[in-house]
Amino acid sequence: MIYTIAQVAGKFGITAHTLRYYDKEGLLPFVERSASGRRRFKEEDFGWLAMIECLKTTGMPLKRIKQYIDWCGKGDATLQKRHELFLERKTAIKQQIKALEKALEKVKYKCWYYKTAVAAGTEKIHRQTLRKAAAEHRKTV
Amino acid sequence: MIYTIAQVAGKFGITAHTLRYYDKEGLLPFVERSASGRRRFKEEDFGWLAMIECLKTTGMPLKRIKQYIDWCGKGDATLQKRHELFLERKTAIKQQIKALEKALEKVKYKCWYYKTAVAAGTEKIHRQTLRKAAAEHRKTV
DNA sequence: CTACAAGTTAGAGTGCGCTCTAAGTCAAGC
DNA sequence: GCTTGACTTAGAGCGCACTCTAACTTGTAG
Repeated sequence: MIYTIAQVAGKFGITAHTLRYYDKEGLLPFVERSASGRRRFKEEDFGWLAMIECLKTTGMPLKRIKQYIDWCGKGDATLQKRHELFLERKTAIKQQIKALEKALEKVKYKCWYYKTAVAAGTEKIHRQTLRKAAAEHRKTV
Repeated sequence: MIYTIAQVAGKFGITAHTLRYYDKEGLLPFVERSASGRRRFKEEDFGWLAMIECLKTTGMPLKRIKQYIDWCGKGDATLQKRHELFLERKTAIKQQIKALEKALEKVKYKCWYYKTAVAAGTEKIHRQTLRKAAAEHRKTV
């Protein structure tokens, strides 16, 4: 089965423009072309696209993703580098998750803070009255 | 205690340039000035800066962070909006964590994949030989 | 055969978040 | 009093990841 650029774009929730941009940047060397020059995406290409999507999620710049794809094309000589890349990414993702969890706690506190304020009709409720409750809440949340 | 822009920048791991940029964008209306126009950061400002840092971590654009800070300056009339903002952010963060956890699983698999390949000296090890082991591994990881 | 929808390219434009420069002012130590 | 280094501003520049345009070609339905 062969897919057009628009179909693939739809499948991955991006635009055809973006896919062409990725191709121009060297991220899609695996995509073949028809005689007239149109891109012919195959199912086996979806694995690559999913990997690009995955690495983008982790905040990796396109240049480094391209580098990884280039390494893949160079065979066993680059195995060590590719291994190191994923080890580094693993650490980075764990850090990102930790940072987000920390942010989530702060945001949860603010949710409670504003919920109570909205109920009271004023932010003043958090001046003296509920100092103890706030401290209490901070412990549990 | 009063802090210079350089001290605050150091404390938050950013540059003084960036702090001035945030000020120019309206993110630091709470920072007072000396008679000669120098910024005089106080300890109470650090809470605001920590909140900006927190929201930035969650990928919120500076314009929306500014909007929140503006709302804070408008008193109780904006309590509902601020509450909604943090509820929305809570959902967004949870989604981001989920996406990162999914990416982490893929990356972990690749770590294993390349570790084995490096040990074997070739990626071919993943062609036929270890198909079963790979399937097995995918279940546990 | 024609019309048109969808593909192609090169290259310009956009928005974001800095990042830096130039020219000038100010505060503290010698 | 003078030097030095840190501060101030306006504004230019940068890198990233798109995003769009113009001009053109191609494939398909009527």
